[in-house]
Amino acid sequence: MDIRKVAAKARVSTATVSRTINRSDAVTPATAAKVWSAIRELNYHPNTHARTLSSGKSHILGLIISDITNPFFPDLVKAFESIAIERHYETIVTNTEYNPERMALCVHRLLDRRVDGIAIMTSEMEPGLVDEVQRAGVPIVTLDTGRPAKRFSNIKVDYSGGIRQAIQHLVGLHHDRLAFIRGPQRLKSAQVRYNAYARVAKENHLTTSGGLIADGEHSIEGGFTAMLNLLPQKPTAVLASNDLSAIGALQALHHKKLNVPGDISIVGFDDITFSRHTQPELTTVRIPRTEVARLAFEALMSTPASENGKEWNVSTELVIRMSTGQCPRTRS
Amino acid sequence: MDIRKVAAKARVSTATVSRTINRSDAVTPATAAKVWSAIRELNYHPNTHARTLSSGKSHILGLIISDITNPFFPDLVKAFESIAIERHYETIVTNTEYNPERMALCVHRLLDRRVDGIAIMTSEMEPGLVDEVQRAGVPIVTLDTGRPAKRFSNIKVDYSGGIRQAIQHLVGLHHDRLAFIRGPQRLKSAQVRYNAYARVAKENHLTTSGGLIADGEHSIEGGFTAMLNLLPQKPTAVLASNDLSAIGALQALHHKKLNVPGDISIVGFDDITFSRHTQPELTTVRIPRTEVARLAFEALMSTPASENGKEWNVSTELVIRMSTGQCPRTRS
DNA sequence: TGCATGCTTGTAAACGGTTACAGCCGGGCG
DNA sequence: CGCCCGGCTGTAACCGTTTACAAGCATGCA
Repeated sequence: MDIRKVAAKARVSTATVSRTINRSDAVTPATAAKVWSAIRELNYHPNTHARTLSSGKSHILGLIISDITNPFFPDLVKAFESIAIERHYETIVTNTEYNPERMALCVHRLLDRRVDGIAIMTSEMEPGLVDEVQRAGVPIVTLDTGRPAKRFSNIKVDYSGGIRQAIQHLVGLHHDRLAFIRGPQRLKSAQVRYNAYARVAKENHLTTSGGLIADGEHSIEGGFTAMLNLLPQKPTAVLASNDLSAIGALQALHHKKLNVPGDISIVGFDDITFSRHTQPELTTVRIPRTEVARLAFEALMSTPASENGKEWNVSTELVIRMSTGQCPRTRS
Repeated sequence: MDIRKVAAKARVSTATVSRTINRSDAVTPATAAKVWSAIRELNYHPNTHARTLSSGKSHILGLIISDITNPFFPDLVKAFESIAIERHYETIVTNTEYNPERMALCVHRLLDRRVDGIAIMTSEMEPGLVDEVQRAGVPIVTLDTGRPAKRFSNIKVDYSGGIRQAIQHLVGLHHDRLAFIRGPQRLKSAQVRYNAYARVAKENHLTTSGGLIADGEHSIEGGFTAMLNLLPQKPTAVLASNDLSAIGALQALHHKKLNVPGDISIVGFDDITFSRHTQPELTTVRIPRTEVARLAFEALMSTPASENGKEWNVSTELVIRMSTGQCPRTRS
């Protein structure tokens, strides 16, 4: 079942069938009608590979994330896919596993498939890679990585703003010993969050020294032990670099029979789905992942041929739930 | 950069280049070496679409799930993808959102992309669809749906066995009022689990009547209210159709200041990652998702051309953690 | 009436591979 | 020495579209 059969049945040329399918306005409504009915009768579906071959557009987008198993990503992936489908694009999702080599592999696989654009939603990046994609003429959009350039856009999440919102919230509750559970410092986004904490804490005249900083590896287990390490320093509130480590911290406190927020307040970052279901529900800084996905798609679409990409900003939002409250000391 | 350039550079014909790339043993090692070095020097990457067009194999697999946001799926998807990559297949993941119409859409999209196989890991299915895939000559593998047929395999999870393991565990702890939180009965897998509960409970001479069954919608919220509804019937233990609703039940009990497993025992189903992190850690029946993914891939690979598919069985495993304990009545 | 003009449609050459078939060449055997 | 055979390589058709270019046709205007 190919375009020739349709052409024969509709008594037109293959060119006309092609034009009809592609909704070229050069086709007379009457002719188009004939063609469509032939298409329907034969249940014809154009071969996308042939299309790609001759048109040069694959209508496939690549989406690179670090790990679909990380609760940060499913929402993002889902949003991206559904926007893509709506606009008749297929998407191939690949996981880097936080590994730069695998990242390179992902990019090459996508390039091999002649994708029309690549969204890289994770930061581990080998230097030459972006160049390679650019040379291939494929638009690219990243999350928090680098400055816009030829066919290269970047989405910039306002982590600092988020951290500031969180700290101000806590300061408003009279907390004065703010600890921070860091993420892996090889990740750009974790670095930025940590730096923002250090800066904003200083702005508010809060100490950040004396063991108020622990490494949580962005995981539940990591958050758990980080919290345990923090405890001797008597923080009145703890900021975590992501929700997973905040959840670990919550568990550590529960384990130690400490009350949240009675004894200590906890703030997460990301607002993964599950943070609405922790005990107590987690106060956290939301990254609007649906928005990020939308912008990523938009960036790819609006960066044709040889145009320069731009920077797209997205801001965070503090979601106040039950894990934060008045500083116990000032309450008495 | 196409195969002709490579052929020219290596001073051979395009046929020889093609054969070399495809590792045909008709090529002399000396010739192959020349070709490979030309390929490397030119940084040549074959155009997969052209390949697909002329060979008929796209080396793309379709993976249909209901919702990547459901914690059951990320592991499965990840496992499937990494096996696929290893064998040089790309995979396109699509979400049905539990909606048969969208399922049809997913299948058609995949068929349009000329995938080499479709794994359907969710059960909502319109009758004609499988036929359509079969007519297209594409192998298909499903999870718990239908009997093997032409190019059609099925993976059968032993839900009954899982439920039996759970019930026997609870009976061993002297529980005698076992409640069940059902999933949506339009989902095959939820039906099967419920039926297994009813059957095995009967086998063990346990009542299932008198409000011991509630609907949990397979969600945390649903589990929460289901548990609340169950409470007046004084169950000593509750089986949930999936972990999400078990987690909801846990929260409801916490909310009511009841102790798990002191006052009541809870068992989940699936063993999603998070069930290791609940308060208390959830006893649950594990579905080995990595294994399912592996079998799905294998099934697709081993069902060429016009062969009949087969049935692949996978068994569950009871993971005993902290949410189950002696029945309180018998303990006193 | 004749011709330029503007639409619509058709012809055929790409797009970049795979593969059936044919051709070439050297070695072994009668 | 001639022939057959088998192994390696090349030629060219084909996979199913898109699209530049050409052609046909009606219309309007001089």
